[in-house]
Amino acid sequence: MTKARTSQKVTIVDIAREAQVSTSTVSLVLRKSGRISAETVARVHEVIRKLGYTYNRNAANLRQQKSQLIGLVINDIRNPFFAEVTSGVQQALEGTDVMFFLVDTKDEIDEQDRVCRSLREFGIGGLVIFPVASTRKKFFRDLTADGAPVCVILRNPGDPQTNFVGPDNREAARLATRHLLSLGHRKIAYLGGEAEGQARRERLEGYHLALTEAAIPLETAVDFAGKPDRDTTAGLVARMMSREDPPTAAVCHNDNVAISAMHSLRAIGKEPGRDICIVGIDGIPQGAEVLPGLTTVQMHGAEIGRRAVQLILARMQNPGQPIETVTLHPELIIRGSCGSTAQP
Amino acid sequence: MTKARTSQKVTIVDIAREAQVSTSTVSLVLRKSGRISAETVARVHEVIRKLGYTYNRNAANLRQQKSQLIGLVINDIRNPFFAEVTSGVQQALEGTDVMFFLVDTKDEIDEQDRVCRSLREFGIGGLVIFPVASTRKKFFRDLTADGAPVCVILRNPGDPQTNFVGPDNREAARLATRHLLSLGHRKIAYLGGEAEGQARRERLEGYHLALTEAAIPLETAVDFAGKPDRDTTAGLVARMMSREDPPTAAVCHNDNVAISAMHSLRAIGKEPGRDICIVGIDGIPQGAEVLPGLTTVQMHGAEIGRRAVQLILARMQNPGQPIETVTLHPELIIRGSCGSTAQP
DNA sequence: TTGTAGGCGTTATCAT
DNA sequence: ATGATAACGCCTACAA
Repeated sequence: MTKARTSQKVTIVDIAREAQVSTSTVSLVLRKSGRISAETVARVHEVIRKLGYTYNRNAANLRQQKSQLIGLVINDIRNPFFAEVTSGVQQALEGTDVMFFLVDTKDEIDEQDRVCRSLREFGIGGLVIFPVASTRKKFFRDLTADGAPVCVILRNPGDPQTNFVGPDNREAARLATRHLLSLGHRKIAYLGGEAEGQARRERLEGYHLALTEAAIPLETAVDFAGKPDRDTTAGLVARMMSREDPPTAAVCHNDNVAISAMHSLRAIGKEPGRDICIVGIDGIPQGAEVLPGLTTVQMHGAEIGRRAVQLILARMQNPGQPIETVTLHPELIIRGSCGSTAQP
Repeated sequence: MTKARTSQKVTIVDIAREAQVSTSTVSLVLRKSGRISAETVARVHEVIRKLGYTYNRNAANLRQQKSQLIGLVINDIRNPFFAEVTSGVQQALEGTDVMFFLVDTKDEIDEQDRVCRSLREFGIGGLVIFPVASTRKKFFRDLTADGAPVCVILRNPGDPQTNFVGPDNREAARLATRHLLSLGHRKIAYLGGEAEGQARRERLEGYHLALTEAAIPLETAVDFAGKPDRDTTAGLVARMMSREDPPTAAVCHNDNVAISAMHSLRAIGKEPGRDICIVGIDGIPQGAEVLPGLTTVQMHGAEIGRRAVQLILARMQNPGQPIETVTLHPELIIRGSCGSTAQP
């Protein structure tokens, strides 16, 4: 041993020396090129094991000008719906050696700028993003600019240049409303959602559509907007129930709102599923845990994450793919909050 | 412009040329060394903006032999308690330029091996890990081997060589049990938790301790083990309530079990908070959303994530720090599931 | 205060 | 089927 190696990390150079081959050979073996003789491959692997070598992706990424990394930009991981999406991302990445960064925008546009810049510095090879509401189209173009595939989820920028995966919001609310109509309800409210939100606009549309289809005049429709937190929702519920002719059922903007609403209703002596019927939208697991179980529309959060990643991975291998818009169709899940016979 | 630059990425070399300085100057500016004249700094920044430069952390990491990356290894992000932990990690990382990888072990030791190896290839500078139950001590030593600080959370390996942040499980169950005792209960069960789990052992200990302190013979104590899913819990509840002298209250292994238990109790005609009292452990937000509200013991999930990261960051700057064990003290949160006057 | 030059570990190109 | 060698973009002595 002529060189005094001071307990450094072992690199392919070390492997090459010990295995009596060149670094290129080692590299070829590592990347399973297939054009190295079986016995050399075996010997190299032997040495790798003996020396405890760890592949250095930083070096590889630098050299190859690309990386096995993607970014997942969301709002808040504590929101169970995003936990579902994140879980779907995980699943789609399983078996690949691609890892992902999870970053949180807190729905602030400056944060979104910051984290996206940060992700670019790390040289991500792909990005899945739930954009802040006020995001401008230019932003998506800039993201796409450096070549890495981008997939927007849930909030459709409506830009033919960007990939998108999301649920059909209109259809979801329509399904929910129809379900209530089929149960005989005629005074149905729409509860919750940020006043200016795109999702709310789309869902409201579906709600109106269902009413119209049932020949119910839109004059009788009524909706209440508000942040999806518990206190705000309690206020909306109070307003809703103190109308002179209160609704007998409500489509809630999402499951969290629905759960809070059920809570608030009980607090004022109305039993959800009996005195008033509630339908949520999202399909988070917690909907199955409350009592009565929440009838809701499954938006397939995990599937959205999976599809987005599949789309990204496909483009990482073949950048030539055409732009896609994937719309996932929602599904009604009947539990007890509409007083149906379904249990619980 | 003598060199034809073929729409390549812009590097510090480009910046240096354009700003009429050397690359080291640019580097110094980027790293805010402070020893570059204000006007040079301004000029460099100007050019950076003009050329649209993006810092390449891969290159920097490779050169510096370290990275601004940490790994967060957990079980399942859909578990709201881990969502809390993850959120705490996010928060602690805010303002630094450190990013994190989120990986999922599914509580399988092979997966844990795989993901940790993968993280090493990416050259993470720190690791926060919720280890799979069957993890051996050697595993932690190996993790620490390549120099990056490691912080184990929630499951204490009891190894003086590894940093640990976690709650006091024994104290948590003791608090829960004491609360029920103070309400006059004498027949209290312990419900749920994987039979061989460490957390269960510790919590059971606290439960027993509280009973003993109240001079209640341990012969009357009774516990039911089982996976924390809804069906299993329903079975446990059924067994519990069909005893000849059923308990009047139960300490649940965690909040999910508690929520499922409340569900199951109602299904057999027992009203939680009236016919039987329930206390959970964890303090996930969902406990506040059920009805009656879940009395529980707050384990400070987010704080655990924050502390773990703080510990990691401190060591990334100063590797010499001594090993720490941080124990977070649990806190009783009284809601309605024990029928107390607290609302709801 | 700023410049020069070598190297971090890997891969790609071109030989052999 | 292998080997030699020059990058990839940045940082850090060391020099000036």
